[in-house]
Parts: sequence; C-alpha cells; structure tokens
Amino acid sequence: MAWTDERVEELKKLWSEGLSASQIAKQLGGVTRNAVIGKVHRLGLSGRATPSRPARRPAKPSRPRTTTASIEPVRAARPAPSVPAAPLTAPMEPAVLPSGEFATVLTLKDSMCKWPIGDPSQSSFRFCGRKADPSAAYCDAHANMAYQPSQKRRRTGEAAAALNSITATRRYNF
DNA sequence: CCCTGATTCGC
DNA sequence: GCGAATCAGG
Repeated sequence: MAWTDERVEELKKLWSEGLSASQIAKQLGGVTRNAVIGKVHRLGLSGRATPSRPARRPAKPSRPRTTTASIEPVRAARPAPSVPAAPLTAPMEPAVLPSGEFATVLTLKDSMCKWPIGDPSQSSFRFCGRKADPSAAYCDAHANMAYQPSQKRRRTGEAAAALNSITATRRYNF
C-alpha cells in the first residue's frame, strides 16, 4: 500500500487529532504503526502531545539488520536458584519443655529446634523446641520439611531413611 | 505483557 | 521514501 495524497492527508488529520500511530494504522489499513510513525517523521509533523518522551535519547549505536541474519551466540541458561521456602506453618505441636513451658525466643537454646509455630505477632508464638543438633536449625522431622518441601511421597526402607537422615543433618549457611 | 513514540538503516 | 526491527519508556 502506497502513501497516496489522500492517505497522507488522512494521516495528517488523524495524527493532528491525537490518535496514536497504531490507531491510525488500523484505520488506514494496509500499514503498520511503524509505517505510520515513519511517515509522520518524514512529513516532519512529529511531536504533538507526546505522552512518552521525557528525555532525549542519545541514539543507538548500530543494529545488525535481519538480512545478514548472523546468529548470535545463545545466552547461557539461567540456573534456577530454587531456595526452599521458609515454613510459615508447622503441622507438629511445640514440645513441652522440662520447665513446663513452650520454647519461646527467650527459652530457645542452640540445641533446640527453631521451627516456628504460630503467628510471630501473637504471644502464643512458639518454637518446636525438640532436640536438635546445636549446629542445625531444626530437629530431624522439621529439617526434612524445611529442606525437602516438595517431597511428593516419603520413601521407605533403610536406604531412604539414611538419605533422609543425611539430608536432615546437613549444615546450611545463610 | 500491554501500550506509546523515536530511531536506525537495509532495502 | 519506506518501514521492520529495535529501543526507551509508561
């Protein structure tokens, strides 16, 4: 489709009325919004109530044209971080301490499981408090939940138990 | 992701 | 001159 005098006139009209390039292109038909914009610039009637043009762009270096179509080296795939989500709820009940109380921020010891239970903003907030390796954050059961959140189905057998134990004992630095 | 105009440059 | 590709924003 060529830019006949009529089409150019229509373009000027619509452009002056504030229609967007894509809208003008759609109305004229047979042209894309890029064609409209290009024509607008060539006609020298750019500017207007330009919604988006805060600052002057320095200009682009150079752009490889599609004709040459040299295949650029593919960017390396981004490895997924896959950080285990921090547990917000705990299915297990907090352990009762020898003192008869639950583990709170004040009574929690290094050797106790630090799995949060309840709403931290509430006074009823406790920790699991079960026996845990001093270097580990959680007891074995909660370590499994924390470090294997998407475990579909618990495997059975000594081999699986050994694997779970190993995983639960692993150290994590944050 | 949708949209906007702006710019470059092979054709 | 044309406009696709691309850019820089909203």
